[in-house]
Amino acid sequence: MFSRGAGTPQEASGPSGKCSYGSVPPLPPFFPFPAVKAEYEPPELQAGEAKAWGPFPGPEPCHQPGMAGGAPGPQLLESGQPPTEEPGQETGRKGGCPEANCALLPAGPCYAHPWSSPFWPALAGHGSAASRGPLPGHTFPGLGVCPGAQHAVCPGDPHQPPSGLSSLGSSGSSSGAASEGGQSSESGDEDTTPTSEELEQFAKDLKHKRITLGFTQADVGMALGTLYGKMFSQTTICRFEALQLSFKNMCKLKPLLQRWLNEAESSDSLQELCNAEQVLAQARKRKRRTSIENNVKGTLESFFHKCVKPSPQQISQIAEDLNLDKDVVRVWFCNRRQKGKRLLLPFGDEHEGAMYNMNLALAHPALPVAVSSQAYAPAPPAPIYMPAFHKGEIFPQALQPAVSMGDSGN
DNA sequence: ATGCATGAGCG
DNA sequence: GCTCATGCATA
Repeated sequence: MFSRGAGTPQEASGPSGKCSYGSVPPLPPFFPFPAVKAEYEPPELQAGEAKAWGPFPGPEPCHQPGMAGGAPGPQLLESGQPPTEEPGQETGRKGGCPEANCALLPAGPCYAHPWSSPFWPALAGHGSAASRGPLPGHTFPGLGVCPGAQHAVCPGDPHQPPSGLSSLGSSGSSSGAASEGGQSSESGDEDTTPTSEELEQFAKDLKHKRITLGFTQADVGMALGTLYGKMFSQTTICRFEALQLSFKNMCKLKPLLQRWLNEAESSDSLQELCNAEQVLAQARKRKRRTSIENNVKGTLESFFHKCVKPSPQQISQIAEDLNLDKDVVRVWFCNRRQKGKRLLLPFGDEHEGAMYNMNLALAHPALPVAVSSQAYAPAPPAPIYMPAFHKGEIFPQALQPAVSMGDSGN
């Protein structure tokens, strides 16, 4: 269904695009390059990282005209005022910024407001409450019967044929699920693609009701497994509620969650959810999670601001300079891109790429877009722009003659 | 709640 | 090798 597989136009740096990182001024402390860091402290929103990204802080990288040379003037706006970000997201999104102009458009309007949280006051509210088990007396839709909780037996075992999934989409159920907010045509769920408002409302409802019913996000994820054969993690449910998934993904999950919600609300029978918490004990072949230091992150961010998609060579260079594994750097960029995208383009597949690029382009560092209540306290990413360097030199190591290539590389 | 990682699908 | 969906691990 959503196999969009084909790369979306998204990536800012076009095909051509090798990005050229600017040469960086001396960076005393750490590495030779990213001077940026100096200013762009990684405070990076440490805490609320993601949140902060509502508006893509970084300047659009590569394809931005002028970038290489010198950078766009990001610095600009320290002052600027936040582009009016309206929940009216769609506005900007859809009509607003034709990709074509993206780089040129004034920053304001197009700040699509992704799925970032700012809009969801309600959500913010109950944030963490949900961490306990379901209230007694409630059936845990989907889990109630799970024996011993062990995956082995759970109907929801992921290994099972996720038969239901696709079909679920259309399961007519739904009903009150997304209705609290009122307008949400909850039912929109099934066959039709829900609107952003509907998703928004639904997510809000889901969270609220889930908490009310006493279920945790993990519970819900598991329940989906038992109910539909496809289990989801707490992470996914969390992201759903926070609208941090792609629009497509949201649409895909909504029917399932809606159904779960319906059942959760209606069932009176009580059943303790099977604490399938353990279901997760799986093979630990997973690579150990790398913890990147803040300053290093800041450096990476600065690079990212210059180029969202560095070439392998550049990645290697960065890795070397930062003393990181190449793969770590690669993955970091992938994740960073994904993150940016996630937050920046909410709707419309068709516009995805465009929006992303557009947003990136618009999102100049300085954009004061403080949208979210949750974040962006830290000063905007600093505007340091370094001249790009030649391909050959990838990074201005110690700042060689850092001839920034005029070639805007982009 | 979110950072880093994995893996499928794709070009 | 990338995007995307997803999840483990952790802050």
